[in-house]
Amino acid sequence: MLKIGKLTDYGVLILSTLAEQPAVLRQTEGLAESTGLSLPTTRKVMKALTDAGLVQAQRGAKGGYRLARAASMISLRDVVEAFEGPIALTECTQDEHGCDITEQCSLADGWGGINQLLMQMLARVTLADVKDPTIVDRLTQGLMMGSPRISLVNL
Amino acid sequence: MLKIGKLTDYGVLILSTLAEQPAVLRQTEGLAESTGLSLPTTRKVMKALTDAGLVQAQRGAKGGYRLARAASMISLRDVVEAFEGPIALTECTQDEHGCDITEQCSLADGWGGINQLLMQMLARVTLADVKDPTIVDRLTQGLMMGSPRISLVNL
DNA sequence: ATAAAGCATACCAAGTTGGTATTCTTTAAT
DNA sequence: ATTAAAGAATACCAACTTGGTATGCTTTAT
Ligand code: SF4
Ligand code: SF4
Repeated sequence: MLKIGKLTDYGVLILSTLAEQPAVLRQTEGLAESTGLSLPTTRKVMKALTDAGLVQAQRGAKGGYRLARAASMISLRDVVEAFEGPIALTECTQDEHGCDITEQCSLADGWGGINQLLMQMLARVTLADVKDPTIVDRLTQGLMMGSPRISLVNL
Repeated sequence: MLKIGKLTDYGVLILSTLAEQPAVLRQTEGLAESTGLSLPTTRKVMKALTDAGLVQAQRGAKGGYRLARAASMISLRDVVEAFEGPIALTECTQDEHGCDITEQCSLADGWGGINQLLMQMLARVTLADVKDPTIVDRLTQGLMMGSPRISLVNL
């Protein structure tokens, strides 16, 4: 179904909740309540976000989580990669691994291109935009701006 | 890892093989050889392609498969949907289903937008392009052309 | 010292995926 | 009509992934 994992989805939701008050520490329990997620699941999500360096954890009493950097500096690509690893639509996209039939296949470049575009799309949407109803338009605009060649290389 | 299924990948490969000689009937065995896939797997792929109406099957002796329409009229989106169903990055993207916490979540529109862009990308790459090394550029160009509003609605 | 928090680990049930095998049906060629 | 070459249909299975839960440990403000 070409879908992202639920945990990834939850991650974005929680992050966007944190983005509402970037300064304050939010506890797991409160986040679970705000989002409607169960507590254990929320824990799991928070751990992944912490490991990926997207949130800062403050341990001990009066602890909690807060965004590790500005909402506009956290993209959907960051979140997706935090939960699902590198974005690679096909096996061959990732570090020259290649699949069993790479020799007979001439599509690696094609998929690679799609993959880069997809990453570019995700990289352009940040926590600051994700609720904005005009992102679709802005994204389309965004993709037409900037030199594709260069940004593709730098992804 | 946000990847497409292997069967989907194989489907594209086989279709692109068929696209080389659109007129001739190719048998399963020959296709398996050309692509390096095992025979049973090839069968499975062919069945899915047939069900989706992307190839025409001719049964009986001297039978085989051929593209059901011009290569330029078969997009990656068609293939992906044939194997994995509707493209829906999140649960809520699909026919108002919504997930358990849809009420607390304000991201449905955002994901919906990304999803539409993704579909648009896949829809623009056809079997005729997929081996073309310049597709990335052409795709970027393509996305900037045409009125996004209208094409998004019609997807 | 204590309680409030996060951290780490381990586990499990369910679903999905890739892959294989077997048997049936259609049809061109003879 | 017979035969053989094809595809169609079905069923099955092992491995992996995913979402979700439970339990116990560590840190730290008070
Ligand atoms: S080499 Fe071809 S078949 Fe293998 S993963 Fe890449 S695109 Fe798919
Ligand atoms: S409603 Fe929110 S949490 Fe639920 S599937 Fe959609 S985006 Fe994800």
